[in-house]
Amino acid sequence: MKRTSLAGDSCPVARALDVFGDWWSLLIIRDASLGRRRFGEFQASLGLAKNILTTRLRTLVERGILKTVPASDGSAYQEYVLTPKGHGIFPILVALRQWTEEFDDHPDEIATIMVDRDKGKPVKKLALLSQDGRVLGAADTTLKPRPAVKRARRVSA
Amino acid sequence: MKRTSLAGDSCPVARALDVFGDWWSLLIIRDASLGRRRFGEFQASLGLAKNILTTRLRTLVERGILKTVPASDGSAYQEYVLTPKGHGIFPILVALRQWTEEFDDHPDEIATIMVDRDKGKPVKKLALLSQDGRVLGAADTTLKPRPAVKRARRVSA
DNA sequence: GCAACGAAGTTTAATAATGCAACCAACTGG
DNA sequence: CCAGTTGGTTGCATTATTAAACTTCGTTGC
Repeated sequence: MKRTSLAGDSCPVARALDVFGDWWSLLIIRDASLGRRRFGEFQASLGLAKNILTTRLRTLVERGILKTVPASDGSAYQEYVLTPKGHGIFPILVALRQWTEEFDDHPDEIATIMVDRDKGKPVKKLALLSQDGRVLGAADTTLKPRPAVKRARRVSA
Repeated sequence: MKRTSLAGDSCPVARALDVFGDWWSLLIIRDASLGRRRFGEFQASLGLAKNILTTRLRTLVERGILKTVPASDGSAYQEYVLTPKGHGIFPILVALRQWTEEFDDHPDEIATIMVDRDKGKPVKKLALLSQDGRVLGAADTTLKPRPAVKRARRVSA
């Protein structure tokens, strides 16, 4: 099948999908952000074949989304927890959730809502803001070529 | 192989992935949101096999993400444009983009930045806010069971 | 300390999804 | 009406996914 890799693509959306855009990775990340840590927990929750889970966990670790930590309950097994890079995926999960909440044809089948821990009230919708605070829709944005990186003034001496 | 469908899942993240979570759909949606409309444009931009593009466009239309419109340049061909449901995916694309901008190991390979059309300045990061305006991180949120829907008071007479 | 059990993987074989390339039909331009 | 383009289909090879059996430990129970 030779799934064409997007790793070298210059589009940041494609680059993100190349890292965790396959069928299971985002669900594993979702589970991890819900606090699941053990191989068996993921397997029971997702119902995917164990070999697939093995390879997914491995590549997510390789790519710095997850890391393995020695134990936690004292047993000699390992657990999988999100790295900062992995925690950074949280807004993507929120965006996916909110899209479903707004557009799903059967919203009654959605089991949970996201609330803020303090007040217990539903969170607001993600908003894209300009630097002066206006709310932006897709039509209010454009893409510009990325400006050249500031080069370090002098590498040595 | 029977790729396990997530359509009946109660998790809104899984439900979204079931709609456009495959390898190409989000990239097609990205292209559509950049203004590409023609079969040939998508094919040239994405470099995917034409049969795959055919099936993807068809399912995206079936699912209400895209719709076909008769022409635009007068020719008798059809074009594919986003529905409101499709435009609603925009925040997800932004979230993916911003994740790459923040965490990619080779940010120098990113070609474009998103700016607001008016001022030409980079947009701010998507923020998740509570109803009283606090910025929430993943740890500041919880999931609650969805409250029962308000039932229509009386269906007939 | 030894047997049974379970958790975490690996291996294997069958099957479904994907990719590639060639083919086809309709439309366009002259 | 003929050549080229657009949009799409069909077949075949390749790869991913799955389920189930098997391995390899660690963890009890005794």
